[in-house]
Amino acid sequence: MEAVFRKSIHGGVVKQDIKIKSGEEGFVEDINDLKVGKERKSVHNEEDNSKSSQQKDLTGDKEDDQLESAKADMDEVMEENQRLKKHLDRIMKDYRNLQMQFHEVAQRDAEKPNNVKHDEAELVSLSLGTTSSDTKKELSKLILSKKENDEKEEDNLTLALDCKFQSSTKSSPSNLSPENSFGEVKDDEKGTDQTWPPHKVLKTMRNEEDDVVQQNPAKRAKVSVRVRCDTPTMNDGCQWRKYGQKVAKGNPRPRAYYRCTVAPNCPVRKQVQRCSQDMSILITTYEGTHNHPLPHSATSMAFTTSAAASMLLSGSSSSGSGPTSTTTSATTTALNYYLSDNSKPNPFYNLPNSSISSSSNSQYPTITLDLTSNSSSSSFPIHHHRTIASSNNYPPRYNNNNNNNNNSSTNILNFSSFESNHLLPMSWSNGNNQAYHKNQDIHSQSYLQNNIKSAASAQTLLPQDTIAAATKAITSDPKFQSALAVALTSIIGSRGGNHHIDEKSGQNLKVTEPFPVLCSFPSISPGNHKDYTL
DNA sequence: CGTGTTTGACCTGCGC
DNA sequence: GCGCAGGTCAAACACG
Repeated sequence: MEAVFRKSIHGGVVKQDIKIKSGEEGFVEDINDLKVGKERKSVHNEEDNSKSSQQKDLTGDKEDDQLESAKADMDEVMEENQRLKKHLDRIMKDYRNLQMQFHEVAQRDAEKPNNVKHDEAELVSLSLGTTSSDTKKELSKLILSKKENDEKEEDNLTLALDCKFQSSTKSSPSNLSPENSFGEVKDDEKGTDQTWPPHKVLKTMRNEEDDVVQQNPAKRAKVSVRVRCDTPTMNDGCQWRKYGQKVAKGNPRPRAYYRCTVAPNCPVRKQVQRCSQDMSILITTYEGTHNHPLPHSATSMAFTTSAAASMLLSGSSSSGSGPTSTTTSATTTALNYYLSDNSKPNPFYNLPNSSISSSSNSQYPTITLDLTSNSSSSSFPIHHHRTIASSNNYPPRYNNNNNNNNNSSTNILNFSSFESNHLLPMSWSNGNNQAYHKNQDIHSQSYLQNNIKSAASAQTLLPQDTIAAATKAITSDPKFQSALAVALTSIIGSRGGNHHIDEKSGQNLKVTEPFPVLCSFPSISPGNHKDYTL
């Protein structure tokens, strides 16, 4: 914002496009803008006064009135601005608190890297809302403090795909987290001093998950990521073991099944499949919640998917889908990160959530992160509209659930932030460029820094009402705040091993600026993937 | 030898 | 009950 203002001043062009509408929530870019407006107005008045003293007498009262009304308007706007600033300040505080707490927990866990398996209390899970350890208590406190500020149920900052579900279905606090579930298995193992065959453990896990699903099947989210990728898989930072491959109907390319192997009992699985319509598109579907500390390179993906899933879950839980058909109703949400092309990142959130479909196949709500779309339009308006139509505004090119959206209700939130020409420093691919992989964090860091820096200047591309709409969306929707906070976590969390909030970036992220919505991508590390044939 | 992949068999849920 | 499709298992195999 400030950058825009200064640029305007020094460039000799003072453009005052601020439209003040009563009752409209929006940012006044800078109070100085208003001052400039005042000055300009007074200069204008002087010119007028020099022309005619009679007119001066006649119009003097009018101008005084106008000035008075303008002042009143400006006061109102300034008050509103201050209020919004405070609101954003609070959001940023909450976010930073969470970030600090998370890093404390991560550091604590890093000090005891070999004890992960011994005590669940030492586990650092991405699941919030767990209470069986000090760590979890801290996180719960954070959640509670956040709840005090916002709506209690909807603001539960979810870092796990099914965190809400867990907290809502498990009655005992000690059973809130997946690690607790697996802790029961461990206890059994301890009690009987018996080593279970892997398949028995897996079956136990599956049974528990099945129980969970049976209790609340609609609350288990899948996050599907579509990305253009020439290589067989994309590296998301986690370690995966392939446990199966199947040719799905309607797609000649086989679907591969992977299980997370970072922790022995991690329930997270993913499916990888080529899009049948476009073989260059790789579709990765994640399911479950990691019950172990994630490698730094994997946190971005985890946070991103968690954000998407939490958005999905909050949307599906709060918005009544209304009467559905007799078949199983499912919620499919698409979250697009539009990239104009590979070299020019143009990240956008496109959130048509709550797209209700009547697919009987889709047992779980699915959110799709579409990273493949070439944004055809150069300027994406920020708008929040709701369409209830027979056709989707966002027709997924591929749908895991084979949805036939006959009756769909779609909420679309396009949240465009900026356009920049920085090279896209990320790749989902798992290619053989080891050097590139090693430098991935550095690239990501510079990319994010550049994007944050360029966010201010990019504001010139956005109409004021667009900014106002985005601001309104941020400040008025606690769910969006929550999801945004998680997304921001993924952004900053991916910044090249810097586990603390960068003061510099903190300055760049002034509360007077709209949030630069960045697309966060996992750092590519030399993972354990091999090339698979899909 | 340990780890990960391959692949046919098996299990399960769902629709008819 | 049957067939189909998706998902998983586990023995065999490959690789470093």
